[in-house]
This record gives sequence, structure tokens and C-alpha cells, in this order.
Amino acid sequence: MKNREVAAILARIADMLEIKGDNPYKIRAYRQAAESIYRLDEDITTLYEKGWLRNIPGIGDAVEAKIGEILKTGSCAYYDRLMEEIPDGLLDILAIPGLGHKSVKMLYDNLKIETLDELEKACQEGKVRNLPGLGVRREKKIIQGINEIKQRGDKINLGIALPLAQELLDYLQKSPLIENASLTGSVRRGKALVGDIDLLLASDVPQAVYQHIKAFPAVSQTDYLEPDLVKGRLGREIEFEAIIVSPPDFYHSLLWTTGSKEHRQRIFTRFDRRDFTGLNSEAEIYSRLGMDFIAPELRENIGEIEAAVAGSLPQLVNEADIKGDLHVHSNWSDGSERIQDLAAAARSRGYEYMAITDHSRSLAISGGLSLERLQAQGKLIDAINDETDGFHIFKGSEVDILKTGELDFPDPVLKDLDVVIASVHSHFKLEPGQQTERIIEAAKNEHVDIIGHLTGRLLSRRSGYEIAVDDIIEVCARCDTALEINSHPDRLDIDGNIARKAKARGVKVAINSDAHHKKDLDLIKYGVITARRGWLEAKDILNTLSRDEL
DNA sequence: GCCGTTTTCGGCCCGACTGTTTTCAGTCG
Repeated sequence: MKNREVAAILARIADMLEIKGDNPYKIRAYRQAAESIYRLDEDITTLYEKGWLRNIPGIGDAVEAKIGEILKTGSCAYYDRLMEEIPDGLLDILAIPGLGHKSVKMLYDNLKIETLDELEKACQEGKVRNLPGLGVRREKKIIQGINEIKQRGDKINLGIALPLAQELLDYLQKSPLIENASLTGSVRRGKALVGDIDLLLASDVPQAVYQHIKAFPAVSQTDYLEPDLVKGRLGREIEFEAIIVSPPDFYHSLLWTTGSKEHRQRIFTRFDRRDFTGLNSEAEIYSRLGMDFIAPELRENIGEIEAAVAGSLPQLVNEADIKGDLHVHSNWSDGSERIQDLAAAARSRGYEYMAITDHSRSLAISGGLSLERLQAQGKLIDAINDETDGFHIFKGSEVDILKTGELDFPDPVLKDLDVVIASVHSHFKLEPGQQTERIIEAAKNEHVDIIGHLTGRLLSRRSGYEIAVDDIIEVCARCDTALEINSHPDRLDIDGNIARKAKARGVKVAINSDAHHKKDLDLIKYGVITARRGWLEAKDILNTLSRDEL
């Protein structure tokens, strides 16, 4: 928890410096420090006390001192001073697509705009269009951006919510006051975006449980609302609800609170949930209802109840089924670690293989590989493989799909690679037909194995590009091209719905971490959750195959 | 603000698109 808080403060410092127009390299230094700390495996307090922070790349004298201050006081003077200088709301405005720090500052300087609402009003009144460099079209785009932000509401990424929820759950499970505890609600169902964190606790002493929840360090605020409900906040902005029930009511309450609402309504039509008091698992309840146990990820009333009655539910894929990672970036492009170190980390996860798939030459900002460097990387991988038993590194590329649908490397080069992922990283706003055709062209290439992050969505930030998904799936089915579930919690792309369509057409799915750091290999769990939400089984997944089969 | 098998000062991933311009600044990936 501390690590995330420190990283968040440093990242906000970077944002505020950016609005101030400070030295861009200094800003980047803060961003990098924040990033390093966010990814840290070890507890930052311990590292600080041992004086080891300086060994972390991107942390020098200044940041180390500020971290010390944050750890002792919860904040630091530099940050507080910036907070006084820069209104909070400007950071929200910075989130509008197409508005960068320069525009945010100009709006603030000229029109005193400090919040999204003020900006919306100014746009509607036509005040923004007259500022230098802005115009009617950008004014429209800003309104559109604000609408999108408002529509999304305050949903949180599963990648943020789940670790926080798990920390609180682990803490509560250790308490003798609590007989049973589980995550519940949309976090338990594995939705990519969730409104809040829900926990279900079984206890006969709810008052004492309330006090115990309050004592958890990351809990910032709590209300004891009803005899069985505690509401509060984790960290600065994430709300949670803890529902406390008596132990015999635990499992029917778990089924009830897990939802979804539509699933629950159908399950309990002919029964009262109290009819199931005293049962010892959800499986027993489902069994009494005459159906198989339904995994939480499937509980969306999209056919799972019928399948459970018929005994035809899928045997959902598990993280343990994954035998390797097919999308990993090294420090040859925009990853931060050596191939050897990534391989060691993958191996220690129990994988049999991984593919190094650095960016191709067009993606200059991400250090895309030239043909020469790709060859050199191949030689290095051969050398590492020669020295290694029981683990294999595949040579690969995440090759850019260019505007025309052509690929960024010529066929003879792709032919020599083991794993080719083709992805879109540019021209997001093409007309739908052209965008679809572009991806279809790539999927048809005989050397392309996988289409990466198909829709290009960035959760809470950017909608996917407009494409005819069904048409692309058809081509993938015909050309034996797989689709990726990109496990990064910001992407989870393709989602469960598309994954299910892919499965129906016999298109294989690769669950990839898209790791840029060895710790990112752990993100695969979000991809597995997404695959489960798409009803996928181990046999539907490319990287559940052994190295030889693959 | 960080970093150093060219370095303790002077560098620090680049290129394209957009909307505004009439030659470019800002933004993005």
C-alpha cells in the first residue's frame, strides 16, 4: 500500500510540474521514479530504512529525500507547495484527450478555469474558441471529452481494485473475530471496471469487526451504516463496502452479493435466499437448485444458468494452465530488463517458454528494432537458449500494422521468427471500413500468428477503434490467426464478449502479459480472468500448449 | 532530477498528426 501511495504522490508532482511548464526532463525523472516504485516488489519503507533506495534506477538524492519525508509525514513540503500553487481540478482537465499541459495552463491563466464543470460551461458559451491555438473544432472535441469522462463515472480499474481488495481481505481473514470472508460483487466476477470494492464477512460480533476494519492502515474513512454494513474508503479515492452476516447466512449472502443482479434474480425466482441458510458452500446452493456450480466470472445471465442446468458449463481455464508468455518486451525496445532476466523470471513462474516480442522499426518512440538489431537480438537469443535447459525463448516481434495494412517488416524477415504479433499503434481514427480492412490484411499474412490488442481500447482513457470485429474473426478463423487477450489491466483487450465469439468460430486465443518489466508477467492473471469471462477453456488457449505442441 | 566502460556536466527515446496556422505549436503514442 505504501508503495502505491508514494508512487501516486510522485506522479502527481510530475503532473503539476508539467502544468507549470517546468523542465521536461525533471518531469520525466519524477514519472520514472513513480513508475519504479509502483513496480517495486519490496516494501518501500524497508528499503528506505536500509538506505537501499538509491539502488533503484531513477531514484537519486532529491527523490530519496522526498520519499523519506512522505514515509514519515504522509506528504512532503515540495508536494504541498505545488498543491497550493496548482488547483486540484487541473489534473482532471489534463485527462481530457487532446488537452495537454500547455492548453490546461492557458485555460487557467486566461479564463480562470479550474474544474471540468467550469471548462464545460466556457466551451458552451463559446469562450474557449477565441484563445490562441484553439478553435471551434477543439472546443467541440473538449465537450465530447468531458462527456466521455462523465459517462465513465468513477469506475476503477480491476488492476487497482483487486490488489487493494485482496490486501484488506488478507488482513480480515487473519482476525479471530471473523469466521469467513470473501471478496464479492463485481470484483469477484472479475469485471474490467468496477464501481467499488465489496467484501462479505461472517461474524457474530459486527461491532468489533467494524472497529477492526477501522484499524487497517489503508482504510481512510469509515461509516457504520446498518447493523450489517460498513462503508469506507481505501486510500484516497476507492470506496468499499463490507457486509457482515451471521455465519450460517454466509454462502447464500455470497451468492446474492456476488451478483450480477440479473443472474441473482433468475437464481432466486422460486426461492427465498433464507431457504439456503446453513449450507456450507455456493456449490451446495446451486446443487439444491438443480444445477452445476457456476463460476463467478460467468454470472451475467448470458446463458450460464441454462448451461449449468444442462451440465454443459465450460471447464474454465486457470492460471496454472498457462505454460508460457508470448508477448514480452525487453530493454532492446521499450522494456526495462535484459532478456536473460525476463527469462529467469518467466521460468520461476513455472513457464516452459516465453517469446521476446519487441517493437518493430516504425515505433521509434518505443525503440522499435531495425532489421539489423532484430538480427542481432536473434543471435543473442540463440546463445541464451544454447546455454539453457528446460526453458526456451522464442524469437518474435510485435510488428506494427502500418496504415495500409502492410507490416513493418518484410515477409522474409517475419518468416524467420517463431512468434509474430501484429498490432496497431498508429492512425486510430481511420474510417471503420478502412481500419477493419487494415487489420484483416495483417491477419491474412501467413507469417502473422497473433493479432495484438485488437480494439486498442485503453480502459477509462480511450475507446477502441471502430472495427467490424465479426469480419476480423471470420478471417482469423480462415487463416488460422489467433487473437490476443492482452492482460494489461488498462487494456484487457479482447474482452470476454469478443473472446466468446472467437471461441465460437474456432479462433484460438493467446493470453499475453505484454510485459515491459519482469513484474508485469504477473499481470497474466487479469488476462486469465478475462478469458474466463469469455467462457474459454484451456484447449481454447494457445499458450496452454507445451513448448513442443506449440 | 538522474546519470556516467566516451562523462560529475551536459545530455536525457522520435516522428506524425491535428487544428490551427500561413510555417507551426501542441499533443500523442
